[in-house]
Amino acid sequence: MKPPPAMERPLATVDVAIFAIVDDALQVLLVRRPDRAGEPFPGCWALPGGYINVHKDASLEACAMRKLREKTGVRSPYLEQLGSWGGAKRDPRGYTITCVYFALLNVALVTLDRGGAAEAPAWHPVQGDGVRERLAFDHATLLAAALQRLRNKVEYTSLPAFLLPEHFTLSELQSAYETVLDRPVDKSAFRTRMLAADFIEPTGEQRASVTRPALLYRLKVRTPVLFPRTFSPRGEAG
Amino acid sequence: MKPPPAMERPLATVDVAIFAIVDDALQVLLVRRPDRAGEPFPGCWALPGGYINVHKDASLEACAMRKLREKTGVRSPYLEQLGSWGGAKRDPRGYTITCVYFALLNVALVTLDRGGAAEAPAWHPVQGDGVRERLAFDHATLLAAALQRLRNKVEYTSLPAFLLPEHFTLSELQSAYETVLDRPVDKSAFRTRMLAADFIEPTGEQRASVTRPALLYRLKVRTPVLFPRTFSPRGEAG
DNA sequence: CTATTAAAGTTGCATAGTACAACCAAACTC
DNA sequence: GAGTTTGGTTGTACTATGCAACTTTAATAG
Repeated sequence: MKPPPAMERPLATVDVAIFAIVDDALQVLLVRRPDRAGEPFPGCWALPGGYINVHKDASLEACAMRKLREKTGVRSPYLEQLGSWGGAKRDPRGYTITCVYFALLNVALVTLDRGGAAEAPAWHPVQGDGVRERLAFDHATLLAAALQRLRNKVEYTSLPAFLLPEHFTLSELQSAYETVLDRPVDKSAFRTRMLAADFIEPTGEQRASVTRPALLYRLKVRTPVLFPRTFSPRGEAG
Repeated sequence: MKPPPAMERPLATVDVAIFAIVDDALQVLLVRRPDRAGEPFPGCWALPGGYINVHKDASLEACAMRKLREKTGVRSPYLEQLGSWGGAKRDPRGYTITCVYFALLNVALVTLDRGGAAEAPAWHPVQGDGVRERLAFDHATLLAAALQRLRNKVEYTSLPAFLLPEHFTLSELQSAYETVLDRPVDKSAFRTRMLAADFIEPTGEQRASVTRPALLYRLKVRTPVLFPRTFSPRGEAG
């Protein structure tokens, strides 16, 4: 089978759903579509992304990392491929394929790209399956898929640890779980599980506080850990 | 940002890792690369796949379904997107992106495409993370990823049910789990879990046998079910 | 017609990891 | 030093499991 002629090749892009906890809420980084004539969805909010550059991007992940770095300055986030979407009607400019990644990072490491003020990225609080604003293209679908994957994985992995600074307390870690899951988690079972999983270690330091100081921990491994069970309150599925 | 010129667009393909249980073993369907001059990896085994046709393929999943149907004749397999791989060095013909799906189906439904005898698809037993034969392109990597995802999900989902015929016994279902996981599973806990999950129902019939006949079941839902725990023998992680 | 066999299906018990709730401990404020 | 707030622990009940032994049901052999 011969490769299709150049004009019949789909356009290929990469989009990234970048999540962080900002002001105690799960937020996603969005950029504004350019307002120029000829651009689809002018002025609309969208996930950061763009065309794959066959010269610069050695791989899809490298492309996603590049776009993330351009918008946030962060170099070592948690980055996972979410999936790909393709079709003739996603973009008025023609048949496109987008490969979507989702990233988790600590907001303190971010320096938002203030290059083009009009298109500048901004954090948007997650509300249910998306954000308040209407998104360009099918990005609402992509974001919903990212949120579903995130929440699902948080039930049985250590992913929320990647939303925290390098050193954190167990209470802060629990709070990150609760923020993403949008429900309380039992303190005792939580601590038992986290310590038994052996993916964090005490730094020896304590976090100063107006009340009792808490032990600080750091990640022992940079890859997420899988737990053999989900958290599931008595009333729920299972 | 303008779309890159046509010549700078990556080639986009879809590949499918099709699994079935054949002769009590997990097997994957492979095709031979054409033996013509100018074709990369001539005569080599590869995952079924090919270029996305921007006129015929309304979506990536439709494209994967089309390729699966062409090779097996099966119309309603379990089909899940695995992920995408891209880069300049995957294919000597240039920068390519492939979107990989994996499928589970009952081998009895398959009529292998015997069109071009030389390129005819054939089942290959899975050995460890791949197959005995050397595969074209980076398909060994893709297959290994598919196997890892499959085995991982089998620990906590009802996926193996999609490898069975429409009616099956609990022992056959357990056997499917054991074939994919390549380890025995406890009968008592297995049955408790399957029945508690409420995704199968008795047909009322029995499977004739030389020993005690077994009750037959069928799927109540076509979508896979998630269990809140993994199966994990006493010695293992967790 | 009974004994044998083999797979189907059940029962019993110990254990691990919660869910839930109550409790103790450490620092600060006043 | 009493009160407050958050960190951290302890105790009990419960549930799904891992493991093993057991009973049931049919076909078959003698």
